[in-house]
Amino acid sequence: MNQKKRLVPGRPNSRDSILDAALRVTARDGAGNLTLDKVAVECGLSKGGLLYNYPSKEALLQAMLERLLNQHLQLMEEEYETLKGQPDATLRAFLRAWRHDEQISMDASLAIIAAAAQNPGLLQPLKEHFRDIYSRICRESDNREQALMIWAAADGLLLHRIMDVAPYSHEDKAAMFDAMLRLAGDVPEGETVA
Amino acid sequence: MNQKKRLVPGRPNSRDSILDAALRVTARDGAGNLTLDKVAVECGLSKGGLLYNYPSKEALLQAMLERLLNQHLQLMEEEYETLKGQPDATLRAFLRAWRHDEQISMDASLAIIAAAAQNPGLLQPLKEHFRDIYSRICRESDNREQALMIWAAADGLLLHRIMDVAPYSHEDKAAMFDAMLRLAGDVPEGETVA
DNA sequence: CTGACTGTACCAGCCGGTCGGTTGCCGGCG
DNA sequence: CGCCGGCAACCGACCGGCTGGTACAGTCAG
Repeated sequence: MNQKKRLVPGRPNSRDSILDAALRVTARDGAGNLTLDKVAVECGLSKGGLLYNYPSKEALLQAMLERLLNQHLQLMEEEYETLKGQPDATLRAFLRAWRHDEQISMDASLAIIAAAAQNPGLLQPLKEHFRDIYSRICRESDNREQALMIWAAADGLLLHRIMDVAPYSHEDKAAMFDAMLRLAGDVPEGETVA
Repeated sequence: MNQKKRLVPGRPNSRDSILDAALRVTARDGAGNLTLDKVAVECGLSKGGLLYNYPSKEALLQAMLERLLNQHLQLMEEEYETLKGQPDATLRAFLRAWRHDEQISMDASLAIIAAAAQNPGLLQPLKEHFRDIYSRICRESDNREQALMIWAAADGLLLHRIMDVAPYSHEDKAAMFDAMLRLAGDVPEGETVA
């Protein structure tokens, strides 16, 4: 009846598009209204098909979280490579990663909220991720409180965005990121501090 | 059969205890698992009694949000009175208010998450609150980006706490708040900057 | 033929909300 | 004083729709 995907021999392709669909539903209807039926419809799949790929809602949420965490982690590590050895390398990598992939950061937050709403226990991996970043930031900085504050500020901007309560413009937000990077000792190429 | 309240002539008392119960359920089970039945049990009321006080789940969520918003606003304005006219008065009042009522900040975040999960539209009043604070902070500061960053950092700490992913100790958190206050030009009585 | 995958009918439990009581307090009235 | 009617607060059985999950009969590439 409706068009199908059938692009692949193996199984690798549906799973990602399911996660994308889940993200879209979450963004549209709110984390508390994420249902398997909606996800199935959203990605043009039957519910059975969905549950074949992810045997339960919890598995789906876990996969959402895991994928986004990995994406962000990879982005961050790429930045980190160029900064290794410099002061506040992790913090600066973290900021840069978020600054230039707004989409991932948005998706990640949605996934996090959806997971937390369903079952707070799902946030365990996230917790470990945070602990890891935290200890790296502390270790690399000789101004611990300030570094941690900058880190928190990035998450605050994220919170505003998830809740859709941010009262500032994109330019303001970019300016804040710049201020944060500068405070962290980062001069984002070709810029001079006045 | 079971004990009753019957403390009051009018009607004013149940409503608050219902909101408290709703907050406890949210904290225990996650925002997505907040149900009217659970709230009713939690506050020792029947479902009918609950719905007598708040005619729908949405009304309840709205009331949660409203009460917490008002509490925080009042705390903030009290601090603001002592700072009026000084630079960054709003920002500093905001930080002080949150720093010394952790309970309200925690409850507020839970209420916000619960409301957002159910129906993102409920966040409208919150949005206006944010817009208000934002414009005040901008107006009062001669270092706009920094002031906004500090503000965002406070919300970031809050996010960590809601999600229960904060990897730092209470002392670290207090130290961060102090660093933020200091950056905002606030010297919290009897302290000297080194 | 096979096995990875899909579509659909169905189910049991839960959830928000309704509704017809019941309880206990109060003021009035003879 | 005792009885009555009214009323706010509350109770809990019930309902219909939705949700997560299952069963199973296909479908199609290799």
